[in-house]
Amino acid sequence: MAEQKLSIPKGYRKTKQREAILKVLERAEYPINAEQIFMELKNRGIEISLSTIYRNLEMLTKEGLVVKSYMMNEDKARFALPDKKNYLVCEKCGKIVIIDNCPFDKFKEELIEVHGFDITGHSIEVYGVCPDCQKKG
Amino acid sequence: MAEQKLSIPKGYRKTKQREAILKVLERAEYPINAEQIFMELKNRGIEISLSTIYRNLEMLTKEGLVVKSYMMNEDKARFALPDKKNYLVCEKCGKIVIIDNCPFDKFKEELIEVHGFDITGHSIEVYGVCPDCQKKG
DNA sequence: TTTCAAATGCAAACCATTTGCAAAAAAATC
DNA sequence: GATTTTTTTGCAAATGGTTTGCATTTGAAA
Repeated sequence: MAEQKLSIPKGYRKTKQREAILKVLERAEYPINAEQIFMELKNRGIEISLSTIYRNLEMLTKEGLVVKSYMMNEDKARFALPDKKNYLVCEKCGKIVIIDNCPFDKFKEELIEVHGFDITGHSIEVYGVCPDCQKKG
Repeated sequence: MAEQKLSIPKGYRKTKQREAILKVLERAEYPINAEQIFMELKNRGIEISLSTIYRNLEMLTKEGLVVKSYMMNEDKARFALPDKKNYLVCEKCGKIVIIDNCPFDKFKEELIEVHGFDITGHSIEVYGVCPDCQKKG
């Protein structure tokens, strides 16, 4: 998984908080929530407030740079770069693995044909048990 | 889409509220939220409280009879029978269309092979523009 | 019919997220 | 580079969907 490079969209100012949030999202290996971004930045000694994080996440989502999603049995929103929006979740340990080369396109055509929708995006979440947890039990 | 018949799981009592909730979920054509269930029952003259609805939805979800999901740009959870968990959403008018015969199985094998997960479930959300909205421009 | 655990309703509590507003920081203008 | 203008931030308070405590009601077993 190559680390995708993000930049602040046109029309928005460059602030250290904004840049720090983008960096965390770039480095994240899977969708993370606002609190996690907050803690990550705190650990790096970067001062920021939760409301700033929320406001920026909203902006980035609206601009299409970031995708918001919810996971089973979780009440908080997670955010990730678009290339990390399809993933597998282990029901036992919670491990998250991104689906690269999402095979969605293979049946996209079929969906268009059957329902007539002009498809602009999708999100796939798959649950199961990861190899490690299979061994353990 | 055949209307799937639900019954109260073993070990739980039969109450009029519980049965009413199940009936609403059976008849729903796509995932609905707690408030919608509440209004639907109120319209039918059935007395029930929101907390009872939430408690039952939690139970049904835990028992696997119902699937919880979140939609883009919405802050409320939706619930539906498992056969209605994969759907298309129109970005313009909000129309929701269930994906029958989900083509997921076609690439399930591929996912198992690549990631080694023992897959137990999945959820697919597709965004786009429905035929009606395409005509309108 | 009695008994007892489960289910309900209500109001209060929770908690992730949003919002109002004044202060701080960017970018634009002079 | 100083000044002006507009955006962004932080804080605290508000919001709103969801959860919870508790007294009461109800279902079903005895």
